[in-house]
Amino acid sequence: MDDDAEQAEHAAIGRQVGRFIRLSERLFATLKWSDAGRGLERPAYMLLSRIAVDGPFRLSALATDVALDLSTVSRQVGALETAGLVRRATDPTDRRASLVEVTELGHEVFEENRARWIATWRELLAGWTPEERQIFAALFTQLNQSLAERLPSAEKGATSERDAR
Amino acid sequence: MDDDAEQAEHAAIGRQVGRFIRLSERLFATLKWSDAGRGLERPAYMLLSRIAVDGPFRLSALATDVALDLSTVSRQVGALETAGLVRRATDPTDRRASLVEVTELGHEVFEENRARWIATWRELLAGWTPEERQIFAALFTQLNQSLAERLPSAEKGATSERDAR
DNA sequence: AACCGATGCTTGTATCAAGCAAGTATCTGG
DNA sequence: CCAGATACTTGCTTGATACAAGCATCGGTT
Repeated sequence: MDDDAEQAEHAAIGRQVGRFIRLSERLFATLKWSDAGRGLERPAYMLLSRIAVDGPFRLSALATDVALDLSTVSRQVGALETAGLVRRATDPTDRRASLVEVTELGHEVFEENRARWIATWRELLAGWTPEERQIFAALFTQLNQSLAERLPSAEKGATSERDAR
Repeated sequence: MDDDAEQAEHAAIGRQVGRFIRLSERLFATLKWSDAGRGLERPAYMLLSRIAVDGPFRLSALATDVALDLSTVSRQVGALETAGLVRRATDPTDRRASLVEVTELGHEVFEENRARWIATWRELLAGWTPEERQIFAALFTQLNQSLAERLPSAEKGATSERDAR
């Protein structure tokens, strides 16, 4: 019997998720992350923020982290580099690899955009109670984790290929 | 003081959102909605489900509803029509407009994919308590509402243009 | 009834993200 | 030192989307 209610909940969540993805895309697009001409598009900003927050990254590590194809990351990082927001240094321990790190400018731009992003959320969640925000964040985090685990090839070193098509 | 905690919450939510979008895209891509060859891509499925659930739609109404450009909807619906999943009938009250409705086949395919989608969520939320699911769904719904309201041009008839760039 | 601006949709065009596949350089274990 | 693996790059294709221009139709005005 519970199954019915459960089904309904899953359906509801699934529905909201679909809607949410679309709306967020729109949101991202409208913000455009552009400010003083140093605009960033969504994927670029996401990569930049990963790099800015969690130190130098290898491209492959980045790709795994954000669940993007390495080629895509390569190009995006290339764009960031061209824009002067990140710098690539050859990994001393492995000359095939590069370590990507943010530049001074990159940090600046990141902070700018981060501030705008946070402000947007402040606006969106204006009516929420702190508890709601906390719970939501926690559940969301949990969900992302499940999601990441479920994604084929999301985890690299660990239990690598298994049901990977 | 609270501002700091609040800031952190918004930041956390913002971060999770970014990650979530990416992961969901991946998830959608891997599911591919394909089954017996009647595969649907994400946008197509989303439109189909809107049409299937909330009866016949005008293209423009659909576009507003899902926050997509009319041209995009036009093409997507065209694809759905070609696939035999929806049917377009000229609106008797206005011959410029079409009403899009699902066909028999469309309903079938929708149900199939819906089942798979729900199953996926059942999997993802396996460890959640019913309360968590409910709360999450509720908050998510609320968030989507704010999001929709905030989006420029999301609401048509109402308070149309205002701060629209 | 003819006209004109608004509305609903379609189609052309451009952009961009993303994946896959093939290629190059480097590394590592035998 | 070679062979296979690994890190990344580049070429190519696909798909989603927006914007702009165009066409048909509608509704109100004269």
